[in-house]
Amino acid sequence: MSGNNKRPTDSRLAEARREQVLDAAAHCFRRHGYHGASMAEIAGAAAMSPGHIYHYFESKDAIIEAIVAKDVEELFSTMRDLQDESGELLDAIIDGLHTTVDQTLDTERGALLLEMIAEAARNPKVAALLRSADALTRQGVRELLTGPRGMLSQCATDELDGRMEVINAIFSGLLIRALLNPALKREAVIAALRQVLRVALSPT
Amino acid sequence: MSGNNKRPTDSRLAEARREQVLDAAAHCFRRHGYHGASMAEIAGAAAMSPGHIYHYFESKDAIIEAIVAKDVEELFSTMRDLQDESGELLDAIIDGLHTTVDQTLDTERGALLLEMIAEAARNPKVAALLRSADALTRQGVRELLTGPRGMLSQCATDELDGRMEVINAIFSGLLIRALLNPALKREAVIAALRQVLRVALSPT
Amino acid sequence: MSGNNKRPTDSRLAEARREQVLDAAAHCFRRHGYHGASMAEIAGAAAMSPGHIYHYFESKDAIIEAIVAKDVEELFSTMRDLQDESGELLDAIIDGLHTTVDQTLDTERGALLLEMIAEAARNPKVAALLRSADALTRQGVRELLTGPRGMLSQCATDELDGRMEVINAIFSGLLIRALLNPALKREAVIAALRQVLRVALSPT
Amino acid sequence: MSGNNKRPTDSRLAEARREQVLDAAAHCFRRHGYHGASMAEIAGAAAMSPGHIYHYFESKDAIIEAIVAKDVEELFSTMRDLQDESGELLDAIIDGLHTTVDQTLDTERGALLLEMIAEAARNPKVAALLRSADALTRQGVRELLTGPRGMLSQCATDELDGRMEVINAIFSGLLIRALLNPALKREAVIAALRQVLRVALSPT
DNA sequence: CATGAATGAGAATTCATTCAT
DNA sequence: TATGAATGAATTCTCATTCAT
Repeated sequence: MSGNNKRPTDSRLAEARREQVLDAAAHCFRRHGYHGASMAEIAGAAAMSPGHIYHYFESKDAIIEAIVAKDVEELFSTMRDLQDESGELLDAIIDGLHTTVDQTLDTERGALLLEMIAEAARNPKVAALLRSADALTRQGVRELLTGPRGMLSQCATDELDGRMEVINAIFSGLLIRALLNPALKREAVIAALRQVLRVALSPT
Repeated sequence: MSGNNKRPTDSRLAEARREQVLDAAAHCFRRHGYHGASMAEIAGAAAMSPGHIYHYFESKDAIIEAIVAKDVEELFSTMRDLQDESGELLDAIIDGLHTTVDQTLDTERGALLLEMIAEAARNPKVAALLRSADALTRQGVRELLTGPRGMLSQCATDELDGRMEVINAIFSGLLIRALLNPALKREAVIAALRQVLRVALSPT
Repeated sequence: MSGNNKRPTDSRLAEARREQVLDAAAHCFRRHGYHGASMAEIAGAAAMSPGHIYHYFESKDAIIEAIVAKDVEELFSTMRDLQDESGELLDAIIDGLHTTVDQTLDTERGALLLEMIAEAARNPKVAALLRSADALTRQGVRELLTGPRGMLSQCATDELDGRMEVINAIFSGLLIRALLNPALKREAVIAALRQVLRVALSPT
Repeated sequence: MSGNNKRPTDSRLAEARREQVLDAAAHCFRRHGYHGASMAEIAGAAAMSPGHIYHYFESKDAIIEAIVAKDVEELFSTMRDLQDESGELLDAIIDGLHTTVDQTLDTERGALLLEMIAEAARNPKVAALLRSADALTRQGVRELLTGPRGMLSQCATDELDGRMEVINAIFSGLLIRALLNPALKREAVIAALRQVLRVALSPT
């Protein structure tokens, strides 16, 4: 029995070690940025020798790419959840606002996302990953909003796109707000958001 | 005579040289990021030797701090302009939307701002500068909105803060949108913004 | 029974595995040089794990030493063949010239030999092996040339040594020629060699 | 005056520093081989910090390329000298044999040449440099041998090429001989060479 | 004020070697 | 016998910073 699952265990172990590196790296990137975090530091945080990280990742770049890919994966899963729900979309969004805002304002995650966006300015692979993820997400959201559960099926394409961009900008911008205003009041923001989203997601 | 105006001339020249360095550095930071841009590259762009930059700035960090400070200064000046205008605030904002959005979506400027925000994650001085600038701006905007030209004098503090954060988030977020969606349609965004801002800046 | 032939079988297997490593290493050294070839690469070529190579060889250095020793062994065997033949030596050499030149110009083998010579510059053990092999070979050749089948029994020691060095230099040098002039014409070289060797191996 | 030659002096200094690095590197490469010599060691030998070497050379590879190029240059200059002389070529060669052999057997220089040849097996740039230099040299020698001072103007192309390759091989091979037989007798080699070259450079 | 040669610490990465399994 | 995960020292190379001129 122990002989049988030796290989599976090993690859499961390998997968776990890989995750260990990704977690450690994400932690370090958040605190000191991609360039500020050294492989030695990441290795330390992952309780692993610097050399051994290269068994799991080809380069430092490959690490941030994996982090981005993982994050994108999570985003897709979140979107699928939204698609699988039933009922009017606007209500679902408004009802979930607390959770959404909490996730967005979680500084840990936000800092990492901003780091990835800043890195996208320099690393074309990261930029491509983020952009294609963004395009896919936009497509998914568009389908939801113009589908039976959305209220914008009559909306002109450009108008729809403009609204989507503004809504998207709000949530992206909250990442920056959380960073620049540590005293930001969640409840107040949620209240204002409710008002604004209701307008942005309803027919003119 | 030449002795008399030597100092003023010199210090004016010195100021110009300083600006030269800041412009060059901003240019380099935009293109390759703070860590990607080397002092040698900045020196080249400023038509100056690497060593001489240290006559004007104590360190590379001091350069980004100066850039941030300058940017903050510009922000204040923009805000003062808004304060000096007359007429209803909402109209002024809506009328200026084209310009504001164009400035925001100008990727050059946006990339630098995101770079500064990312740098804030590892440079506490930059973080402090950005945060205090943000606090001052918020105070200025609050005064405008609750003043005679604003429509929110009746608005509760928390509600006002929430709205301000959301509006702020929109414009900050547009920086990220421009980066992630190169095909973003300005006009459509402006139309959506008009709608949303009208709600966010009017009494309930 | 299985217990009885276990050792012999095992040691024969072990010997085969050792050879496997040597062949793989020789192949890798030829293609990427001693320093360019990693133990991982050699292990891959030998269809063996990197760690297991250390059951057969103490270190990477020990591998090239074994290759050198093996090559030296082959050289001795070739010389013994020459000694065992009958008839006039000069004729035997001239007749075998085609084969000898083909072997010498075989770039694969030559590259490895040059690699070993270059390695001799930094590995004293390799240098010692090559030098003592060289000394033994010279002694063997001297005996042949001054023996009944050779034509140089009347030749003074120094003259003999000089001629031997020049002949030796020609064949060693052909390794380099093959590398530097890929368009080298074998037949033309053999013709010139025939002429030159006839002089160098005949009494004045 | 001192102001005038400031730049020239500087660039002369730079040139001197460059040479310093080349000399130091050649020294280290000879002793420990290209891969055995570290940049730190070379820097130490050049009395310079490791980082500063990169002001003069783009990479370690660029250093050996420069050494090869310099060596090739010297070879050309030697050949031009031979072309500029007058009198019968065979006599000139035989007369200069002492110097030529001394230069060839100088282990320092030879070890470096072998190192470059071994490196050519891996580094295409080095291989190309050496090969094109070799081709040019062969062309120059061919012209000499078939010109008025040479005795091989009647010789068929292939025969001429074969002889040239064998002569070339002798001198290249002597590099290896010097390495493998430290007790090699120069005078005896020269005597044998005289005999062999006379045959190889005369009409059949 | 101005240069750019020079430094040296520190970065990412590689790889021979070890060792628990 | 065999594996390959793990180590960590060493390597090449970069770059902010200093300083003699």
